[in-house]
Formats: sequence, C-alpha cells, structure tokens
Amino acid sequence: MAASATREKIVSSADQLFYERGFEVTSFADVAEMVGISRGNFYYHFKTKDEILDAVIARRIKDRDEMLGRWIDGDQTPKQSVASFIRILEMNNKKIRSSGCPVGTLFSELAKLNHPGRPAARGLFDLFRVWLRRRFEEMGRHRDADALAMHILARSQGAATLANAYPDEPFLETEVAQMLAWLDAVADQQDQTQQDT
Amino acid sequence: MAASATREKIVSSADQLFYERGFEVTSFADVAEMVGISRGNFYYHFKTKDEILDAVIARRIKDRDEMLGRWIDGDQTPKQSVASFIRILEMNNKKIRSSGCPVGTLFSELAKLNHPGRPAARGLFDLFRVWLRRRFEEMGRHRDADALAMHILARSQGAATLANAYPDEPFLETEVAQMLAWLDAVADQQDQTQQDT
DNA sequence: GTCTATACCTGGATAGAC
DNA sequence: GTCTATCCAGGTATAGAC
Repeated sequence: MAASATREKIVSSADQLFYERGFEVTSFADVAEMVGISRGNFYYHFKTKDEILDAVIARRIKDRDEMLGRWIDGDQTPKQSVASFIRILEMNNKKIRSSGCPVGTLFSELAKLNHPGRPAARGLFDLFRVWLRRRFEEMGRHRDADALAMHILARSQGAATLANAYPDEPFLETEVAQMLAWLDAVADQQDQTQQDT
Repeated sequence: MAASATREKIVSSADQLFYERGFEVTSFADVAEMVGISRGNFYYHFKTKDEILDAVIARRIKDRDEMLGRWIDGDQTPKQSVASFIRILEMNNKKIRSSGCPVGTLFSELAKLNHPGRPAARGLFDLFRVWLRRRFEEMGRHRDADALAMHILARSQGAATLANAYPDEPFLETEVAQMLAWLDAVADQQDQTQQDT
C-alpha cells in the first residue's frame, strides 16, 4: 500500500510517456528504461498495463485537483479563478503545442480503444467541469452554470487541438485573449435565471 | 496506377478502422479480415503500413474537398456555406459521439507518434482552414478572415472532443446553435479592415 | 525488491506457389 | 492478383534465482 519510491517513479514516467507518445504505443520496456529498472521488476509493482493506466489517471486527478484548489484558496473572485483556468493554455503552451491536451488526447485514445479505463479518464473532465460550474454559480449564473462550464471546456479543448496542429503560430495566445473577453462578458451580465423567471 | 476494386476496398476499410480504433492499433490482419482477403495479398497493393496511411489521408482530402465544393457550387451566400460547415457536427453527430472528429483525432495520434504522415494530416486541417478563410473574405472580412477561420475550426474541434467524452448529453446541438449565433454576429458586423485603417 | 531468463503471442514484412 | 508458409522483431506476462 505504501507508495514506494520506485512505484512513484514508474507512475510519473508512465504519465509522461502516455502523454508524449500515447498509451497503446508505450511499452513496458519504454517505461522500465526511463525509470532505470528491469522489465521483470515491473511486475512486482503492477500486474498489468491497465493497472498502470489506472495509477496514471489517479495521479493526474490528484494533481489537477490540488491545482484547482490553489486557484480558489485565496481571496480570488470566481472570475479570477476561471481566468486562471483559461490561462493553463498559456502556462503549458509548449507541451500543448507538441502533444496537445493531456486530458483530451488521453480520453480520445481510450475511446477509440474502447478501453475499460474510459470512465476514469472522463473523470478528469468531470473534475474541471464541476469546478468550473461552481465558479459560474458563484457568479450568480445558477441556471446556465453547467452549460457555461462545458462551453469553456470545449473552447480550451479546441484551442489545444489546433495549437498542436499549428505549433508555430501565435494562435493559442489569440484564443486565450478571446476566451478572457468572453469571460468578461459573462461576468458582467445579469444572472439569466432571474431574467427568465 | 488504376485504382483496382480491391485496392479501393482496402483503403476504405482502413479509413474506417483508423477512425474507429486508431492508426497504430489497427493491424494488417484487421484490415484484411474486413476486406475479406489474406494478409499476404495485402502486400501486392501496399508495401508498408505508412503507404496505406498516405492513401487513407489522400482519400479523406479528396472526399472533404468534394464536400466543400458542393457547399459553394449553388447560389449560397458565404454565410450559408459556413453554416453548412458548422452543421457537419450535427450531420455526423453519431460518429463524432463515438469516435470524435476524424481530422482532429488522426492528427493528435500522428503527432504523438511523431509520424512522417503528420504534414499530410495537417493538410486536412489546411483544406478547411483555407476554404473557411475564403468564405469570410467573401463576407468582406479581408483582414481577420484567417483568424475567424481558425476560431471556428477550434470551436468545432472542441465541441467534437467533448461530445465524444459526454455522448449521452445534448451538448453538441447546444454548441452548434451557439456557433451559428456567432456566425450571425460576424456576418452582420462591418468589415474591421475599413474601420481600422 | 530487484534481477535474468524465458514462454507465448501478435505485428509487419517477405518468398514463392498457384 | 491472390494465396500459404514463414521469418523476425517486439510486446505482455511469468518463473524463479538472488
């Protein structure tokens, strides 16, 4: 149960390789080489490849959850928190240009593989979706909070995909600016719920 | 050179399998089984797997090019043409929910594989990008035509990715409606170029 | 906990008969 | 143009010594 140092290295290496090269294409030998252990030793820590995937997804969820927590733990307004989310694209722009979004590309691959880890990967999307929904609710957007969350999630995904396809263009920065402008407009509007009822 | 019936069946089967399961994970045996020929016969038509990929991408480009052509060959306004593009998401919504966008997911996979077919796959994006740019130019948006094209391409990509992650929700339809509303606003605006210079 | 050795399978690719 | 037979590399996974 205790997370050994080796186990931790395996998971973090697998995380990186799954992101940069893809899950299916990454072999035990690749991970073992990166960690610096033998292939045989591997099976002491993980019985199957799917177990490693589970551990990688759990690691990503924990990591993102802590990150999202930091973005609301001070005296930030909900709008500032959402802005922090939008700026992930800028923060990680180098990685995104070369490998896309770690959440979206993993899910896409598992979807095609019809892999049992699919729901777990969707959980990563859910994490962001629920967090964003709460921020919009705090802005008073009780009625369309979820729709707004899905919308900005989709915009981020699309920006990441095209930034991956056109890595040498300043497209990502342009798109971030537009998303922040969209956020301004949303935050300035009245709560649609009160208007409609 | 002449496209034999068998060759055609190989390419169309590979096209479908690459889309539904992914390029790397699809084996010669899979394609051969779907076509109904032996693995050996395969090599009469294609020397390597990469050659099949090239043929699949060429097929997709030809197919989309013809489709885009049909959307401008009548008396449609540029706005109507762009609306046709946006509605691909609805037209293909079943496939998109189960396998994502054929353009975006193929590119993402090849990017991670660092595959030589990457530029060819980007060509598919270019096809849509240039076509959309022309439509916005026809609307008088000479200055920001390319930015508008990239923006709507990204929105489509993001919508496809999230529809794939949440296939049971009516998200895709909502997003299409918002994109059409965006198009209305763009078409009604004055040409930014004239205002700025 | 870590290693080597190895079993077993599937993948891409080739040779040669029909 | 299509087939069977076969080679070889690399993948997952196991056994058992240290």
